[in-house]
Amino acid sequence: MDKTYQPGAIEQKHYARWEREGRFAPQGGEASFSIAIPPPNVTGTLHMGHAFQDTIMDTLIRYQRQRGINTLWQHGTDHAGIATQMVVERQLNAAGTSKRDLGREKFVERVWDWKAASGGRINDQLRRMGASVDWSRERFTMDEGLSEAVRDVFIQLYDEQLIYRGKRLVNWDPVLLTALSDLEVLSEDESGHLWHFRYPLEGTDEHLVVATTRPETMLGDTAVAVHPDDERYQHLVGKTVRLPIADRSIPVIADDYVDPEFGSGCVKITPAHDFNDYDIGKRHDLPMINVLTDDARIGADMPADYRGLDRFDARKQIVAEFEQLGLLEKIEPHNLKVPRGDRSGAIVEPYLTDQWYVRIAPLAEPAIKAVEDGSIKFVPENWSKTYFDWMHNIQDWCISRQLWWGHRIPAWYDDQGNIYVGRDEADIRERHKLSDNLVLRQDDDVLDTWFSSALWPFSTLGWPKKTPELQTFYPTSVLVTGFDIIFFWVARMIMFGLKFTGEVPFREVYIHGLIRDQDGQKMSKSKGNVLDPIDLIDGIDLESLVSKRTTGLMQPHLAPRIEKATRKQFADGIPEYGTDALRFTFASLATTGRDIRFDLGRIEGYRNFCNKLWNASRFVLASTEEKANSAPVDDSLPGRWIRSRLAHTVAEVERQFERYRLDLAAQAIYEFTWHEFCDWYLELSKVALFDDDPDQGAKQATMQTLAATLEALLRVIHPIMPFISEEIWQRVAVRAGVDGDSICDTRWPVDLSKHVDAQAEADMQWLQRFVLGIRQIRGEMDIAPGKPLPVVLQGASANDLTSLDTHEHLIRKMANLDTITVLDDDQAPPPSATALLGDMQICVPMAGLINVDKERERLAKQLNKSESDLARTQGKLDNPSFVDRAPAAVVATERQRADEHRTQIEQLRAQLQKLDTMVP
RNA sequence: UGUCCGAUAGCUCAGUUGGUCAGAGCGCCGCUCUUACAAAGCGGAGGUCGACGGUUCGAACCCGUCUCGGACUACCA
Repeated sequence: MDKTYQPGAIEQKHYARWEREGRFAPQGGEASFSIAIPPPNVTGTLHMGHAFQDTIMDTLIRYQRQRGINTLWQHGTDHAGIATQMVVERQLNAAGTSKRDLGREKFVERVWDWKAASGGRINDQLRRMGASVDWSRERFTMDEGLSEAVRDVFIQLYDEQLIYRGKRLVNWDPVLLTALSDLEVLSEDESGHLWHFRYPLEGTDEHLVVATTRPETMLGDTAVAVHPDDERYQHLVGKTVRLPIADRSIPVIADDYVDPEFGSGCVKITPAHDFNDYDIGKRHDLPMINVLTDDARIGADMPADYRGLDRFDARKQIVAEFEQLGLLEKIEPHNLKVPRGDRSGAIVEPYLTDQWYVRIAPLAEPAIKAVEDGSIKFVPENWSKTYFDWMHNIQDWCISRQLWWGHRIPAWYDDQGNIYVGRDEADIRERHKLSDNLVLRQDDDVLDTWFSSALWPFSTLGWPKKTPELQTFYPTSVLVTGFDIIFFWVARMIMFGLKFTGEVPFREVYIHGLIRDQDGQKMSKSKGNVLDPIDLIDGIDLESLVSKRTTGLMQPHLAPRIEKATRKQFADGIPEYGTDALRFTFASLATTGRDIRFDLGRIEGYRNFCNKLWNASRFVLASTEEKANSAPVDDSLPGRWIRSRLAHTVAEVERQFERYRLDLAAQAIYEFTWHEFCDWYLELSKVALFDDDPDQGAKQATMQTLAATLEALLRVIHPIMPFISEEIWQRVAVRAGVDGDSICDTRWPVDLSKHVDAQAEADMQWLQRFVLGIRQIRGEMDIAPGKPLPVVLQGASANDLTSLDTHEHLIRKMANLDTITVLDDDQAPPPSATALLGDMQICVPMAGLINVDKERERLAKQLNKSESDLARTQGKLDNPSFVDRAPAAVVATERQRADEHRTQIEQLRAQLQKLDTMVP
């Protein structure tokens, strides 16, 4: 083995072999465990969020697989309608052509080509992460099988009148020229203006003042509304105003939607361009006048001066015209929420169109109940509130998109506009007994990507066919995802899962936090703070990192600032940390439901942890024999102790995995590996291994314990760090007498409880305290670790003496001692620095080693601590109501604690006194 | 607008039936190249657990109020 850990040298070969050998396919017992991957965009690349999420899922999957559970991690990718279409469109535009030039069929072909060309990238990156997905079952949302599931679902919902087509106001993206669902619209605070317009009252010289943030929509006003109780305007209700420019008469109506306090208390009503106005229009049976074209220009039936103008140019011109007409009252600055398409960034326009909708309330009801009754549990639980909030106020879901890439809506129209829904044209003709010469035209629209995503947990398993996979792995065990798609995806899977399978799609929803940068900022290309997981694995030089972060920016002017920040933070680029270190970092940071600041210090620390494990393994390999020896059971204290600690650790890791506390599992592993196995056991083992006059039996037994402990530890580490554990396991397994081809399916260590050994732990604690006492003196007196120290013991009990007798060789080695002298009670120790172990004093004679003042200071500090500890404890005991009302066990513990402190104080005082008698 | 989350060591964070719970890692300060590991070893310093009340024998933990962050959601034209 190399002297230092080199992740690049070991990782990929193991993955290739695992995949070749089909180790990720389901296998194992009756019980099953399954996770459906949140399908990444087929043409996307792996970002930190994916890497984090994949680490969590892979850890859970590998753990269950090792436990002998029949395990499936269902992989696949999403066609990601808008996102993918946009990428290909951009390519076409760059090549001087366009989607319209190509036509629908050719364009869709181009997208498939792009998918074929780039769709493998995310998969390769998943492999780099060590993700043990079952590649043989990979699916794509536009596969034939999944598409069939989509059609079936659409048809059934339509037949049950849970899908309908209707003309309503939708969120319209005038750049992408498609409808969007509410969820795809992001509203941001932006500063704008409030324009106050005068609308002349017909038949008088008076006018009403209306305030608007969108002057251009006034062309579509069909009423002015006031509050019914607003005394200022009551007399005007029922009158009409003359709408300037448009030159139409519109009524003044009363509606209690109007807030009399805001603006002038009069609201212009534009039902075709505002959601609230739309509702008011419905209530008052107002006409709906569409002002805009689909690309947000003023429409053909608008006043001639405005036709074809962009909406913002029209706005300027309308304001100018009002001013000219003397009808502009005033302009105020005003902050408002501006709705933008989440993909295009364009300001979304409420727009009247024909779209397809899912009638959602009947589906939501059972989905709410499933979470209420615990059929589905959120982890952490409080996310269920977010879920309920949305579900209780859920709106019908607009599912049609005016795109070409996606599942085409399985609806056809005849010349009369009748709608026929079915699998295909033939199916429809048959179902509706249509004559062959009736011309049918399929709906041009495709379905919202999330429609197919909603079926993911069962469509990937073969639904609507009743496949064995569906039988075995549905419902899936847990969904691992981010809070950002609870509405987009989680809720819809629950609704559709219940509707079409009669069962929940998953039993638990583990919601993880967002990966942010070291300052808590969201990672984004435009901020230039994105970290690529692959760069953390392989490392990257500064120049490449800078160029990666500054090319392809939407706002190129940000490049210099990004470059500067990057050069400052990564002066030496990013070193190679390896997948295992990255995964361990993610696991360590995976506290539930909290965003994560990704700190490079952490990954470096865990890379060092890998190195520690690596070197410990080198030691074990160098110290043991190539084949497991048939040693007697290792009944030495270190052997019994490390087995006991391992048993505790395994139990703890299991417990934490079960409750998704990967951070605590990782911590338990780290603590055991570094601070128990390496710091103590390996050092203790050297006594038996390197003794000049070795007890061969003990030596063999120690070798066996070394190999066996490391081997078991590797199995516990494997779910989080699959590569390094496999690499070492391949070498160490045979020394531990364990068979198998790969650690992947070597069983999790089960039931080590028989190794729990309280006596060994107590004895070991005595030994550790002894050694720590010496080390503390050595450390604080700045005595070189290499210098052996003489030690004198006083006040040793019979137990102490027995322990000393048994473990002297261990203590001598761990504390680097020279002589150990036991004094009788009547013998006085020489002037010394002292450590206390129960009633025993461990004295290091001063003779040239110890500085009296320093020792006095050191003891005084300890005394101080003990005194304040005693004061606190005694304070409790002096409180009658504590003694009365606290449980007896608690009181007893406090009493004992007080006694211990008193003894300690007594001894420290005596020790200090002795120092005082000395000449400094 | 409503909901939710967070505030613990210089930094990033654990602390889930309230009874050594005041912790870990990194960073920092000493001493060491001791035969697996300087990506290391050994020792050390460092916090009135955001503020104020309350419940309790006992509160980082439970309740209330407040301050400061953050997220989601709705919205006044």
